[in-house]
Parts: sequence; C-alpha cells; structure tokens
Amino acid sequence: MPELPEVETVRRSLLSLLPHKKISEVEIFTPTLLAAGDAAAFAALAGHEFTDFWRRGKYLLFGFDNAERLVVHLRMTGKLLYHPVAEKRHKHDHACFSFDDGSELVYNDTRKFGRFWLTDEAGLADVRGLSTLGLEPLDAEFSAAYLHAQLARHPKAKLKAVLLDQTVVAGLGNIYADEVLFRAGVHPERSAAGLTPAEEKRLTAAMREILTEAIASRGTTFRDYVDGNNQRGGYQEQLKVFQKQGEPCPDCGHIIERIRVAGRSSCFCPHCQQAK
DNA sequence: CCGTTCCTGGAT
DNA sequence: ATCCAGGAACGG
Repeated sequence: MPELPEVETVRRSLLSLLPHKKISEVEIFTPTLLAAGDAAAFAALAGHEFTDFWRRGKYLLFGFDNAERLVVHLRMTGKLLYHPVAEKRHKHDHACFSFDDGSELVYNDTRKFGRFWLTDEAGLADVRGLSTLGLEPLDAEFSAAYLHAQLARHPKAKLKAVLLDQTVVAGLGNIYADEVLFRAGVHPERSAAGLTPAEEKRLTAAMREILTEAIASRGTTFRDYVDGNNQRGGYQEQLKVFQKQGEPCPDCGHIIERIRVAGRSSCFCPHCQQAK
C-alpha cells in the first residue's frame, strides 16, 4: 500500500508529533516484526526521544538522542499510528512506543509483512534493500540520463517491471508506476531498453510531477493507508488509470484496460499508451 | 526473469 | 470456496 508519497506523508505527520516526547516504554507484541534488534534493545529506548525523521524510498528512518537508528518498512498494510491518549490494544497491533505524557505510537499491520530494524549507523548497511536503492526520483540528480542507464541494465524486462525495481528508482509502487506510464504515454509492456530519448524524458518528468502532486495531496488511500494521524490521503481523487479498468480514458475516451505484467495488475489506456 | 511465498481480509 | 491485494525476497 504505501509508496513514496504515502511514506513521505507518514514521515511528515510523525515529524510534527513526536519530537520532545520522552519514551517511557517500548513493547514488542510480535517478535517476527523485528529484522534487527530484539525486544530488550527496543525496551532500552526508554528514557530517550525521537529526534530525526528521514525517508529513503519506501523506508522510514528514525534517529534518537543516542546513536541508534530505527528503520521501518510498512510493506503492504503497515501503519504507524499516533494516539494522543493511550488506547486499548487493537487487532494487529505489533509494537507500541509509550511516551511519558500518556500518548503512544503504535505499529499496526494486518498482513504482518512490515519490518523493523533497530541498529547503529554502521548497521544500516545490513538493512535488506536499503543500501541498494536507486536514486530518489525527486532528487536533483535524478535525470533522463540516469533513467536511461538504469533501463539499459534490463534489456529483456518489461518497462513496468523495471519501474517497480527499487534498485532502479526508489519508491515507485504499483499505483504510481501505472499513473506515471499513463502520463508519459508509454505502454507498460514496452521493452525497458527500447524507449526513445523523448519517452525517457517524459517518464522522468512524469515521475517528478505525479509524486510531487501525490505528496501535496497527502498520498493515495485506495484501501487501508492512513498517516500517523489516522488521516486518509486525497490523491485517489486524481488517479487517471489505476483500478479504472472498464472506464473511459480521461484524455481520449477509449476504455481503460487491465492486464498482468510481471505478476502485477497494470491499468493503461490502449490508445494513449501504444504497445508498438 | 517469472512465479511463489509471506499474511489477512474483503470481494465475488 | 476461491481469488485478489498498493511489497519484495526467494527459488527455479
């Protein structure tokens, strides 16, 4: 569920809530959540505060007023929820940070795919997937030339599959990959290495535009997603093709189709996005 | 490179 | 009962 705009929105929501709150207790209810660090190490965060809030791709990274780092990946259904007043434990709550003002930060994850890593700075290298991420699509270095070089690494793959590869671009998921392909006017099954320079330029621009717009709308709530304040996103109102199969294309009126590409559902307009 | 798998719940 | 889901590691 959460892709770059949703993870960024969670980051911003927690940045406005957690600083200067002293942790009084950390409970881990589901040990399989922990990919690095054990329950005792989490419990030892008592007395400390969250001080830093970063995002890299779909990973959230937190710093404390000690040398430790907490990395969180929400995967499909993970949520970090701040409660101003402690609540009774809900179904699928797997961890809870309690603060000395009576508030709490709860990790809830229906499907239990999400993971926590508690480590020092050096240990970040062992967070699976983190060090191999591609460039951030909203960073200045991200360019059509970079995208071209990345696509060239996968001459036999379909474009949609490569856009979902986190070592190529950090943070795109199924929703925004479909929306980006539509805005750029490129078919998801095109060969990744067969794009024209103009198409690569359009894809690069579409990523920047759509991700920026989606962050401004506080992400997409298609099903479960909410930020740290339990607030839904708004970008679902602006989706053009994702899950719009059977509806007319907003640009040309042709019917949006849905196919499977590399195992993922993919929605596109057969007129605006030619297969070639 | 693609299908499967990890999970649970909602839709059909 | 069966299929599907916004992610990503894994095995063949």
